[in-house]
Amino acid sequence: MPNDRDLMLELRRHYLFAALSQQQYDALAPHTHTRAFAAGQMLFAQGDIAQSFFLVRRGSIKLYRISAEGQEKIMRMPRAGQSFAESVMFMKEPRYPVYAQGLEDGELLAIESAAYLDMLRESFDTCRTVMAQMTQRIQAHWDEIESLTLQNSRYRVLHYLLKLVPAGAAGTIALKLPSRKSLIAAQLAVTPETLSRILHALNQEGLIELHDYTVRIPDIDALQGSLH
Amino acid sequence: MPNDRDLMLELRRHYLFAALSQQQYDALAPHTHTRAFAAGQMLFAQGDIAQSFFLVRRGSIKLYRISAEGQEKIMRMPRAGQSFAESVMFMKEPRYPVYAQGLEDGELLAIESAAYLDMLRESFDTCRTVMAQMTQRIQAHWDEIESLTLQNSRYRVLHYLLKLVPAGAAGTIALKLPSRKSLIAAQLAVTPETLSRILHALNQEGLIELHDYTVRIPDIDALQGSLH
DNA sequence: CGTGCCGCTTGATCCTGATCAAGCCGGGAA
DNA sequence: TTCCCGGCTTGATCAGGATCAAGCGGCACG
Repeated sequence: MPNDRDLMLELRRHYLFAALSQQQYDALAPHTHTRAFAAGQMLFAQGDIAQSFFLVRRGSIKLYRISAEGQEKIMRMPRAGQSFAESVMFMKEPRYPVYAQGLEDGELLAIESAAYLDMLRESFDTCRTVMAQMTQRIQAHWDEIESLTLQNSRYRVLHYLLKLVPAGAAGTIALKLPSRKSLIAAQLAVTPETLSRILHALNQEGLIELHDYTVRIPDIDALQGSLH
Repeated sequence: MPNDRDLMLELRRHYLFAALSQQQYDALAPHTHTRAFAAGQMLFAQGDIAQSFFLVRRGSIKLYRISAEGQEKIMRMPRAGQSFAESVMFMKEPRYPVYAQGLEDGELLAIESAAYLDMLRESFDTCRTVMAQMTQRIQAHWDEIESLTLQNSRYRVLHYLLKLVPAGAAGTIALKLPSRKSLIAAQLAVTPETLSRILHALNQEGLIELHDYTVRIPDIDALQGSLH
């Protein structure tokens, strides 16, 4: 079990806490709780009243929505070190806009929104980083909406693969898919069958080499080029 | 031409300026410029460096993206009293994420981002309203992504119509479509043909009565109910 | 008063990706 | 070892909506 010092070092690495003074940190501490979760466990449902936001310490979570017919769209899959639901904090009637479910066993830190909000008041720097982060989120949403409406599924898969390659990489690279293929499909808003077929096609075309969960990209530029 | 006093009253009605002190307002004034625009006029392109954000005073604007094949998706259509591009302000390398083009002749106010940003530093209240607004935007994006991926085009049209009816209205209501049908189609990510067919179908089913740009809804609850 | 243009509608056809169905394979339990 | 079971693949079919094409009516302009 990590002690307070470990926890603090973890928090310091996160944008929501990096700019806090020791005082502010101490004031916040009593309003945070670690909580273990299991794979498959529901953490909260869409529409639940939100009193906390969360930081994933171990494991991973899926945030998703469900249509009337029961199909689910994964919005994000935050993993260790990432936070979620922090933007809900500022709503008048704060309700979670998604379902949250454990993906692998793990542990998260729940921070009471009210406490954090009080603290924001004292630190403009923190305000600024929070706003910058929200902006980034908004930007990512524009991009996602564009790619969902303006592009076909092949494009979305290609785009997803290219986002997986580390910045600055060139030429050949091998990478591992970060989750089950059916989850990736749900994120890209396609069926598992379609994802499978597209990956197969890319394989045939020599753009990727696929073995289980490892994808080798012989020529990143070629893959990039095949986007249009 | 409106004078400074009129302009100030206009600004006061907007969330980005409502919480400002007179001092802050005065400091900001030299960094704002009114600018007329014509229907069809390009205001900025996606990728342009952003030094300002905008408040529409008269007329309307369309914010959109274009796919490789040239089809466009309208993201928003801000009109008088609404602002746009304000969230770009917080990005490290601030570039507009959309194209902006005049829809009807009008006039807008450009506010230099740097000046506003400096001013935010002094007012936590303003920070808070800005953050609340961003949150709302994020929330709207989740909703849009859901409706684009989890629902079919008929649902999206129904949903659009229902958003047009004023809150609290019940029973029968008549309303006017706020823009050309082809623009509405571009916003809903369908073709004009499809929109036309869906409206026709709703007409046949007695859920709406359509004459040119006026839509009469005999029973709002019935329309609501036909969502699922 | 034609003429052409534009926005909208309507019909016919096509294509992408979903759905349905079957089989494969690897891992865990009896 | 055998038997499931769940995740993935592969094939066949289906359907929602895009595309292509034609026609209509209003309106601006010569």
